[in-house]
Amino acid sequence: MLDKAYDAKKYEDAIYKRWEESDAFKANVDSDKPSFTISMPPPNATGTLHLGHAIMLALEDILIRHRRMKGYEALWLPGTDHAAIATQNKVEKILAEEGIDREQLGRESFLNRVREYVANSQDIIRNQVRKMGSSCDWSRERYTLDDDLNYAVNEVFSRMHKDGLIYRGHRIVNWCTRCGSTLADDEVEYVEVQAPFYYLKYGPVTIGTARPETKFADKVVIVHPDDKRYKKYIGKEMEIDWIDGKIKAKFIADAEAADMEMGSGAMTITPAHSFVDFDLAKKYKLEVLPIIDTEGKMLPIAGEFAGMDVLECREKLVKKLKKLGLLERVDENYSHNLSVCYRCNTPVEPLVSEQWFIDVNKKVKALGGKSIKERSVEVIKDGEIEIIPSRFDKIYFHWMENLRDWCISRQIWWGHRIPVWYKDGEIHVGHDAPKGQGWRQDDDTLDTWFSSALWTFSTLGWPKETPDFKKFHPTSVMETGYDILFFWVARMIIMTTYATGTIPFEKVYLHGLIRDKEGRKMSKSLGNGIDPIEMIDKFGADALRMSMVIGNTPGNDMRLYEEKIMGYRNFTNKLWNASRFVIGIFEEKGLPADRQGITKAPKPDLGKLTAADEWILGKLNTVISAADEALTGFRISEAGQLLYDFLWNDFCDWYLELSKGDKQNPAVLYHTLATTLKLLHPITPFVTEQIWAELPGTSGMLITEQYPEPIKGDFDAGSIGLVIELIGAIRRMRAENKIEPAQKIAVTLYGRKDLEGSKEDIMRLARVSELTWKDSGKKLSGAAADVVKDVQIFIPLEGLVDTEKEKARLQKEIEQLGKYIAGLSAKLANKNFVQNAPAAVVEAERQKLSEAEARMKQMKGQVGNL
RNA sequence: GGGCGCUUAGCUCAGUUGGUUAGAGCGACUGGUUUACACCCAGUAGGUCAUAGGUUCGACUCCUAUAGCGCCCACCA
Repeated sequence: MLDKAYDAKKYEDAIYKRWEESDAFKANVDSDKPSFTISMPPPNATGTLHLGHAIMLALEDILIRHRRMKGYEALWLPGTDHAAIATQNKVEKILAEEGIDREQLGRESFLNRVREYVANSQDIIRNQVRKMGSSCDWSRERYTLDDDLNYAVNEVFSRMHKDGLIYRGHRIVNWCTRCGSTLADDEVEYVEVQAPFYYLKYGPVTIGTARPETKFADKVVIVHPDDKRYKKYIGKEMEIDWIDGKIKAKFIADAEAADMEMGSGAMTITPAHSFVDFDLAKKYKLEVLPIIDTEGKMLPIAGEFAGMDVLECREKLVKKLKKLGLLERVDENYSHNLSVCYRCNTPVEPLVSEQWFIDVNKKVKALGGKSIKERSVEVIKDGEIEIIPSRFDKIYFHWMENLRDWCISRQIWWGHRIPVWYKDGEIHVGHDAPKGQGWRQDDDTLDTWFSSALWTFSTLGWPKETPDFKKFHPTSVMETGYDILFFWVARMIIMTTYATGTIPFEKVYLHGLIRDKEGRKMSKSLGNGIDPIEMIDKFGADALRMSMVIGNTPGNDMRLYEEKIMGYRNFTNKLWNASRFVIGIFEEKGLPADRQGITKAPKPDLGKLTAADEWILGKLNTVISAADEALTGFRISEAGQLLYDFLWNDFCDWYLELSKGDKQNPAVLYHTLATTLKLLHPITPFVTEQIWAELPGTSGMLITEQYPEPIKGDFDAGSIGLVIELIGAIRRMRAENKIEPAQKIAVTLYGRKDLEGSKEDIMRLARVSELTWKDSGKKLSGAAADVVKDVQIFIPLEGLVDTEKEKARLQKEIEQLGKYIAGLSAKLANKNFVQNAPAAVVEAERQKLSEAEARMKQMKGQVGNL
């Protein structure tokens, strides 16, 4: 006998172990089934699992389990990401607590510390991924720093270099002075800050700046060619007073760069520390003089300020400018966007440096004569890859079309070493150092997204034409958060189309972010984060999965809180108890004979069907198709909702209640329960698997069962449908007339005497002591009265029923019904409607009208009867 | 500055290509140990689907404005 309440904690770990040890998660590369592949977005090999991972695991596991049961060779490939900067920062922080920095430790010792940290973290994550019930293929687990993945990285780098897509250049880059490294454009975040804004006198013009300390070497003034104020200066060079005495400044007119409306309409440019100015300097072949170094300190060009931090210099320089009479005024609370590092929030310093870049505009043969950008846009435009929801197409196009060359070299230690060696001005690019003495490998590492961009294929053995690669690539779905659409999804498309000539995945499913009850982002500092592992401990993994998946639609954020998870814990318990009840019946009455036939045959022998049997089988057939279609169409929430409703409202509230009489049909109970378990298995794998094990007569594990298909046959849902409505009406009448639940009542029904077989059911479920059922009869006075379809209901309770109140209630309903009928009649009287609407719609409206009119007639009759 | 999303019952959210008398869970209220479940059962109340126009026979659903909230991108000399 099952326990009275389902205790997830008692079963989940053991079930997972059984699944894993049975190799149920393992994909067979030699199978001739069609493949269905998901590459798990690799969690960072730092820290622990959070809700972002949890929702990703829940959604992917549901898809994988569904397709696996549907007969696909399903591969869900797990792994972890070395997360270059994030991991290095984390370990640096730990070291800082010990009072050490990485330079003290040296590169190799530092890397060993990181490896140690990562190994520990990976263990934690692996366990937590298991806790969620993830049915991923652990035999194929990968890590971005595995040797073969590193090989793939070097291979792609070499090929791109050979194709001229990767080049080394002296260009302006985003520089984080704390990380001591470059950042990609999208790794820069912006925070709004209030800061003083300075207006400086620069010869005959006024220039505005928030960063006076970058202005030491400004020697060019840009104005608009049509600007009357400055026309006379254009093309001229003049001597002006500046920070360290007189300098020569040149005036250039540029219609695109200068805006007459903005500020004074004139600006100086700082080529070495501004992206816009760098491009201008290139355009006009101007000198690029660095002012600030890679530690955020002033260079000798700053004279007396050399060696100072940027902020210190700013403060002191402003004083000097004031003294020199060059400071016109200061806006103390100017609000502007400060660019900061997305990993450590340190202000980003744009500066010029020699780095490796990927050229996004160069057309190459490997992409059919197209550029990276063009091909990456094309695969979405042509529908080779579908993004769900599709509104992200536009966002993707905008990003891709405006993409600038991607800076891929990082000056941190943790990551893939750039596969380039130097010797006396010679350069070698490849997998290994060339033979001979004196070659030195590039000190830098690659942007972490470079290797994760290869994830769908590097994990399958590429560049070797492995059986895995051939069978499982391109992958089927990339399911991930929309917040990494650019970082990762876009870059996978870029790199995969180039390296493999194929797309990385057919669909991109973007889930939203999980927020707290107030809609705030969950964060450590707010302390509002929900720990998935704690929730699993409390409510079970199934409940957590459901709570994240139902009511959640792609691309939209959702709020999560304990009460919600508790609600789905209640659902798992409901399922458990329904099963407990059914199993109890089998224990009492014996199992149906042909259980294999019952759970597998397209047309099982279910014995003689009662009206209730027909009803539930019809509902079951409908929910099978609907849930399957919903999951196939990635409408996961809808599938969950459908099954929730079916189990609770149809199966438990009605079918099981109707089965409490003498009319139990063990075959139908067995079939319906077994089928429901299968349908729910992708969503709530643990509880269904446990019940499957407890259900007598099953063999093997539920995870390996096939997804159900509707059974053959037409089932009459109408008869019990009407009985259900009658029971509902009687219950309502009882409640409205405040009849004590314990008090049994007598009921008289007129009409549909053919349903008399359900008399016992009505009596039991509506608490009726005496039921008189006739085809017709005379009116009853002193009774409560109602009507359902063509059945009149009377509860003759002299004294207990307030006849006037009853009349008023019926009158109110008649009034509403009248309005409804009027609306329908008007609609059908409208020629345009009848002409233009589809015939089926018109017919449906006619049907509604005639039903409403029939009911109206009955209602009126009932009023008269009172 | 450009773009996107959201606005549906007190709260959290569904609502597939326009055709339901607009749904769910939680909460509220009334009442219940009816041989699986109080992590339960029965019943009730509660919404002019943000606002204003428009298209259509018909709009929660499509279009245009407006407002509030949120997000993304760009950028400010």
